[in-house]
Parts: sequence; C-alpha cells; structure tokens
Amino acid sequence: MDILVDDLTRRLAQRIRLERDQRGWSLADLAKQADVSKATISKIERAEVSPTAAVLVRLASAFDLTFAGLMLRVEGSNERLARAGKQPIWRDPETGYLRRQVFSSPVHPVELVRVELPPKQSVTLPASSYAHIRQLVWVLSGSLTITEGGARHELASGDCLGFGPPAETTFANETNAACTYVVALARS
Amino acid sequence: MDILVDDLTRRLAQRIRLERDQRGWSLADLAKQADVSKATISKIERAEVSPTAAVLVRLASAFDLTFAGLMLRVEGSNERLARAGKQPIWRDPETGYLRRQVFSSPVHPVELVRVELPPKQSVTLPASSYAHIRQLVWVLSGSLTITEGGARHELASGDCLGFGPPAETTFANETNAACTYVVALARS
DNA sequence: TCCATCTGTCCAATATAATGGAATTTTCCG
DNA sequence: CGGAAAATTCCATTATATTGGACAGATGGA
Repeated sequence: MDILVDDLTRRLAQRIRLERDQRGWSLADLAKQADVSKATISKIERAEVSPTAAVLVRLASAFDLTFAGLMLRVEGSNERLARAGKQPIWRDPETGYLRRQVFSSPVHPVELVRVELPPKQSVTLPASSYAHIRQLVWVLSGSLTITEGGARHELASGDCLGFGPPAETTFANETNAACTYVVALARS
Repeated sequence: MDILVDDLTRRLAQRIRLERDQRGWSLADLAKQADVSKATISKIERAEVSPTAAVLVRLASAFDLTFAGLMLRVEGSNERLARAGKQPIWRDPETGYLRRQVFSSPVHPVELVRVELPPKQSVTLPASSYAHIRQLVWVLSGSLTITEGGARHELASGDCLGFGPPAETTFANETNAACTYVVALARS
C-alpha cells in the first residue's frame, strides 16, 4: 500500500467535497464552473481516482484558488489537537523562509500558521490565494513590511494587521534580523 | 486552447527540471527516488503530459517538499493595523490572568487574543461564550489543560487544539510555571 | 579512436483517468 | 406518502497517463 498516495487521495476527496458544500454547489454546478465532468468530480470525491494536474487546476480555479492554495488546504489535518512535533514544517531553500502549519483542518474554519522570514527576504502571494478567507497577521518578533494591493504597512513586534478583500500581497523583511509572525485565517 | 492548463503544464515542466538539476540528479536518479518511471518524468519535463496527483506527490516527496510547497514554487492581503502599544490588556487581580486583545474588528471575522495564565489558576467559560464562533488554542509556552464539555486535553508548548461545538470550557494551568497561549477565533 | 557507460527519448502495451448520457438514489414539497 | 426534481453514481467508450525495455546519442576514460 502506497500510504503517501492513498493519504493524498483521501484528503483531496474530503477537501473538494468540503469546498463544494461550503459554496452550496451541486456536482453539476461545479462541473460547469470547472469545465470538468460530473463523473470525474464524483470519482475524485469518493477517492476513486488520482486526478491529473489539468483537472486540479481547473477545480482550484472554480473555487477561486490557486493550485498551491488548494493544496495548502488539502494538506492540513482532521485531528483537533495538533501536537507541536507533528505540525508540518516547510522551508524554502532559496530564501530560508520557514513555515509551520500550526493548525489546519477541513472541519475547522480557523487556521494558524507560524512563519519565520530571514533578513532581507520577501514572499509574494497572488490575490487568488485569499479568496473566501479572512486573515490576520501578528508579528511576534522583528519587523515586517506588508504590501497588500496598493497599501503598504510597517509592522513592529506585537503589531497585528487585518486583511481586506483579496489582493496580491507581499511580505518583506527589510531588516537585518529574522522576523517571526503568525497568520490566523478564517474560511468563509 | 486551454491557457490555464497549458500554462500550468509548462510551469510544472520547468520547475521539475530545475529542482532535478539543482540536485545534480539524472532522470534515473529521480525516478528511483520518487518511484516514478524515467519515461514519465521525461514527458512531464517536456510538458507532454498532465501528471496525476499520485505522481506529483511522489515527486514532491523526492524533493523533500510537500505537494503544496511544490505548487507554491510552481506558481508565486479597516483599521486594519493594530499596533502592539495600542492593544487592550486586561488583568484579573484575583487570579493574575492576563489577556491581550491582539486584534478585533467589527469588519473582520478573525480575532486574536494572547493569554497568560499564572501557575495553579484556571478560567471557566460557559457554552454561550462559544455560540457562533469557532476557536483554536495554541500554547506558546508552559502547559495547559483544557476541559471542553466532557473531553479533557493536555497541551504542551507548541500544541494546538481546534474546538468543536459550543460547550462549557475550562482552561487550567496545573503546573508551577506560567502558561502563555493564543486564542484564534472566527465568527460565523 | 574505440568502447563502455550514462542519459534521455521512443515504442508498444497496459493501466487508469475522463467523459456523456443513462440509471439510481435522495430530497423536497404538496 | 407519492411524485417530481435534483443530485449522485454507474456504464461503456474514449482519451490519456504510465510503464519496462529498447534505442540513439553523449560522455569519458583507456
């Protein structure tokens, strides 16, 4: 049994179903939005196939998400208690950007992420990553510059910013010390 | 021509090739690491196929990435800013319980609160406090015992618990050191 | 220069994904 | 409770992904 693939297939099934239900869409509704057949979506939601990237990007687009945004939601957990030692960590080798998925669950609307951004580094996320979510960013240490759409914000340690409607957003650490911040978001 | 899919296929091709080259791997090397055939990887890198999720998760794993992490590389946020110095703080004189309202806004559904619970102290909130909200609790330091309805949870530093339906909840610090935790909540 | 090895692409076969429409199940309303 | 409508699943077919091994070209060392 290939646990890596089976786990992914199951999580994808749950997430596609959850996103569809949250929008009050039928299979036919989503099929039309995504230009993918009802039968395919039904098989995906019942974990009967491993869909191609072409199908997934269309589904993500229908949900107003990027492919990466969809997969970030897929890779959360159903458990209510997320132990520190089991929280997924991802590091970008190029920038040193370190991201800890503190809590994410398809059955809970709140999500928490802890990020460490090294000196002089930045990350940019497209507006589509923010569709149907509302987000806060709280700086634990260091300084963070957030450019959201046209608005620029300088956040010092302890400051917290609430985001508005979806817009392309850049997080930049323009100082010589690492910046640590928390992202709290709610899915609508 | 489906631009969304074509663009994704081309970006995937470039990224898989780049990640492989950066590691100095041949097609055979990556095929072995990922348990995917050389021919498949060759076709992916030449944008000749749209790979399945099963294949992509194996490739991501071979590169020591999550699927979402891989896709992030393939692809590229009212007073809305709450300054640390202006965040309301409330201390209970009897228990020493210290609560900082990091972020709260009528026009933003997410709320963040930082709590410091002294040793051997506890707070109990009725179920009605949780109506129409969904909440997470993330322990920054110390240990926290949460009794939610009939369920009891022991949280160590770094652990995070997602709450279920409204129930009377007790937060208790049964240790001899202060406990600091963050509450993230979303209003529905 | 030649040969062995490595690397990437091609090929035919197999496995699986995706589909349109039919069939079945579920839901809702009178 | 029954029937209509909506939603989901099934089916047979087509399209495409994946594969092991063959093949062609590149590379490096004797």
